[in-house]
This record gives sequence, structure tokens and C-alpha cells, in this order.
Amino acid sequence: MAKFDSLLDLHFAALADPTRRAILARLARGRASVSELAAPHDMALPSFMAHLRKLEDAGLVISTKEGRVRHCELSPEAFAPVQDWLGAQRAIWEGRLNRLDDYVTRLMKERKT
Amino acid sequence: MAKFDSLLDLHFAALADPTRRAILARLARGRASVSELAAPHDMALPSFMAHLRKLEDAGLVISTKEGRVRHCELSPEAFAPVQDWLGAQRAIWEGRLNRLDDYVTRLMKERKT
DNA sequence: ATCAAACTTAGCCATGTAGCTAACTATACA
DNA sequence: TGTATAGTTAGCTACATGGCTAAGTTTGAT
Repeated sequence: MAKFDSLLDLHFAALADPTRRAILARLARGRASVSELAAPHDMALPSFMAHLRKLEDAGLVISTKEGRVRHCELSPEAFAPVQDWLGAQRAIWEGRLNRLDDYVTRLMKERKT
Repeated sequence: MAKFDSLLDLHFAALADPTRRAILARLARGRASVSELAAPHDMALPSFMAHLRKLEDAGLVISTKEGRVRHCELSPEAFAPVQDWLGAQRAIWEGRLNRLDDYVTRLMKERKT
């Protein structure tokens, strides 16, 4: 990883783990406490908390403590940067395919004349 | 990382590095040899090759060797799984917001009666 | 036949990641 | 006031990652 992790680095790295993706999928259905989130995962709490913290560090999840329980929820615009990047890549890629397509089309026309 | 890396794990992990994202962005503009790809990156060739291999392992890049030069290109449907996953998450999230919206709307109506 | 180019392999090192247990803190409840 | 609940902190291990150099291999050009 780079010395200065960009937001994209953090996002993609956070998403590169099934436990963390499962947490996000669960949170997409609504907020939950740490132990509610942890329940389905066969893992010691501290290990699980480390995953949660990565998601928070990446800004994908927000948590607040009420009494002794910590409630977590999805950060509203969580996936925007990641989706933007992927969208941009696809745009370049498709733009290239279009230009290629244009080129081939032009070639065919020229061949006819 | 999990014991059995799913395709998504590999994809997201591959994308979680600026060097590798730069390679993909370059390849979106067309195929290139290893040394063409490596040129902009201030890094020893073997280190760079390691990045390239990760992209290939993830199935994001395809390479073929012609003579002594290896040509790389973007795998056509490269980002589909990643975009699908993100899309699904957003669908759940938005579905939830819609249901919340419905709920609030219903609540308002009931309050009026 | 030689030499340079373009990788490729091997091996080393520093740091990061994912998991664990044990012990601690802070709140709620009886 | 004591005890259980819900996290949290500390400290450990094993393995993955990202970087390097040095040396090897294959192929193209002379």
C-alpha cells in the first residue's frame, strides 16, 4: 500500500474482505449494535471490532455510543467515490470502444468507395 | 483476508492500490507492453511485475507474450462483479430508504385521519 | 556468435493484516 | 452495592504485501 492512503485505497481495501462486505450488507438493512453485527460471525469480539474500525476509518460506517452499546450505521454516500472511479474507468473503456467502432465503420465505408 | 479468496476479494484488493489503479486506467486507453506500462512508475521492474500479476490473478488484466515482450490488455468484463456488488448494496440501501419513505408517508396520512 | 533488450526468478527485509487470549472499563440492573 | 453486559485495550503470533537487488532466461538485432 502507498505511504499516504487515499480515500479510494481505504475504500477498496475495506471492501476486500467478506466479513466487512457482510457487515455493510447487514447495515444496508438498517442500523445495529456491535454485538448484533458480530453475532453471525464466528470470531472473537476484538477481531470483529478491528473489521468495524476499518470500515469506520474508510468512512463507510458511522457509529455512536449510547450508554454501553455502540450503534452502527451505513454512511449515506458511502460508495460514491468507489462507484465514481469505476464509472470513470468504464467511460474511458467504452469511449475507446466507441472510437474503435467509429474507426472500423469509417474503414468499411472507405473500402466501399 | 479470508482463507479462500473469492473473486470479489481479489478484485477489491487489486483495486486498493494506486499503482494498480493507474495501470488499469492506462490499459483502458489500449493495450501496452510491460515496459510501456512500467515507465511512469518509479519502481524496480520486479516490484512492478508483482502488481501486474495481481491484476492478472484477479482476472482484471490479460497478457500474452509475443517474442520477448508481454502485451497486456484490460479484461473486457473486468469490473462487472465489483459494479454488480456495489449496485446490489445500493439497491438494498435505496429499497430501505423507500420503505422508510413509505412508512413516513403512511404515518403522516394516519395522523391526518 | 555476441550482445542488448525485455522480462523472470530467487531471495531478502520491513511493515501491515487478521486472528487470538487475557485483562480492563463503563453502564445497567437487581 | 454487587454483578452481569457490552465494549475496549494490550499484547501476542502467523502470514501477506510491497519494496529491493542480483542473477538468470529468452529473443531480436548485428
